Amino acid sequence: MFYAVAPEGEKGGTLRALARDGSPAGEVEHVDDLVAAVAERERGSAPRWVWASTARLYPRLLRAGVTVGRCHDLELTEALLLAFEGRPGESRSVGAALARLRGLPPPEEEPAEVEGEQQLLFGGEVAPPVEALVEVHAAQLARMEGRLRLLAAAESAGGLIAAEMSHEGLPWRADAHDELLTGLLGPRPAHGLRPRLLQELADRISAAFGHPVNPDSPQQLVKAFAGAGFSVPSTRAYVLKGISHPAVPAVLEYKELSRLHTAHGWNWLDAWAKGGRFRPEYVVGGVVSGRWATRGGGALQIPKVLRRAVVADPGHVLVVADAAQLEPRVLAALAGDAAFTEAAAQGDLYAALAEVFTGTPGGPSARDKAKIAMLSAMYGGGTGEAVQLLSVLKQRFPAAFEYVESAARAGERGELVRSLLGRTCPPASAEYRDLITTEAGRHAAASRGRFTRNFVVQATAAEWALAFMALLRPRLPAGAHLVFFQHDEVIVHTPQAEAEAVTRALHTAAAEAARLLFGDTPVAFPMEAATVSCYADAK
DNA sequence: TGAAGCCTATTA
DNA sequence: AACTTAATAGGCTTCA
Repeated sequence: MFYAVAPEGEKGGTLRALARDGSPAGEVEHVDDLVAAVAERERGSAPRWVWASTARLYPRLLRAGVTVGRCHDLELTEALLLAFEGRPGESRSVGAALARLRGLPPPEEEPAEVEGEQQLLFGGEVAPPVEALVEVHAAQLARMEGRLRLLAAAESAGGLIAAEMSHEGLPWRADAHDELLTGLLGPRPAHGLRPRLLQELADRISAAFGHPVNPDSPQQLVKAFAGAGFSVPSTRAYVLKGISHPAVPAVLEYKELSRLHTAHGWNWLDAWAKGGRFRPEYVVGGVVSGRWATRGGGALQIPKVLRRAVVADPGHVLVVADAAQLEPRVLAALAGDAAFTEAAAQGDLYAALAEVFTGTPGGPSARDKAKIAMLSAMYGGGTGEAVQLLSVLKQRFPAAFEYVESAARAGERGELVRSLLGRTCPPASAEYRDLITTEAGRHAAASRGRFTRNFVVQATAAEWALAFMALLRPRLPAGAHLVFFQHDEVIVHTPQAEAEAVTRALHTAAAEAARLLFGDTPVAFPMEAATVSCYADAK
């Protein structure tokens, strides 16, 4: 059922079979080649592997060509449990968890990753022994009831998927990227210089002001506009669009191109798109809501214009799929609001909601208003027109409205809120309760209310996405791989002949994820899937 | 000179 | 009309 596995030394390690309740079901086995031992048992009984950290152990297995089906990631699970218990600041490491079990003081800070991955992976001193894994694992099982167990399983599956996606990489054509940059910015400049077209824009900006202005400095820009009689509170694009000074068009264009150059220019290309693949490092559960973060490469902020560089290998295609209007659908399923659930059973949720709103001629349509109202309800907005739209929402969909309202009020009172499966928001700070009696405190309370209001929806949506990917993974045909994930969107790189099978798997997994989380809810979770050679050609 | 924080842009 | 949720990241500015 379970196999605990701890690396030891350069290549070796220890294993121990565990029963369903986590108790030892065999002796400790020492092996000289841990990767080979894992591969052999995976081919045999395909156990659920219990290890300290997928992120540290699994890449080594993947490099050796070994994949596993299921695991229990002790660190990811410990983080979930600590958050659930209202103490997210404590260390998630196996050593710290063991110390807490035994009532001992926390161990010394773990050594930094000085020797790189290798040291952390199989360095016997760093990795906790298998006995520690077994003890912490059994205790974690005892701390979790049904929903948390499902969450831990989903999070652990996420860890496997994240490592596999980094290993596989997103197909990235450096030549297409370079061509795009050269077309927009001019040829690649020498180190430290502006590309030609950026420099020309900078010169035009200085000329328009009649004196040198560095467009990279908001301070200088604000001063320059003030000197020309335009007092602006900031240099944000939407602010500048509202004033009529001859420098504005060049400033806006400069901002756009400069962003591309500094964030995703040639330096990025050199650093991140080696060997025709972009390999971001995904951080599972890196966001408190359970969304993933990435380290380096800004993988979740890739500008849409660069999708042109994401091209399938010869004989392959990309199946690009996103869950349409995921968050409002999640709210519908969570709240069980009868009228709202009925709308969420439709393919276009906002269009279905539009029936209760009235469009403004020349202004937002009824569908636009439905969307604004929904987003305001989930984000805690409510300025201007949204106030009226929210009251319509409250009147027609009282249960859905009450669901997010009560999460907001709980947050304002300083309480914890949880997702469907039990992912838990961080507690309010120690000073929070005293603070909320003051004027600044009311601001803090409103802010925390907006956070918890959004948390319950965003965190449950992240759970749906995690379940979706975990269910999709074993259904993918041979040769097809998940290569990108961005909150509610996935890309599968697959041999062309398997594209239809991949698309079927996507739809099946979406339906299964909905059933796993919400039972037989009538809410639909449609996937919009496109089969393309280039990411830019999807929708 | 380096750290910390501000400003701004990008994504869902 | 204007900025409400969650993030990452680079350049600039301020400060020790």
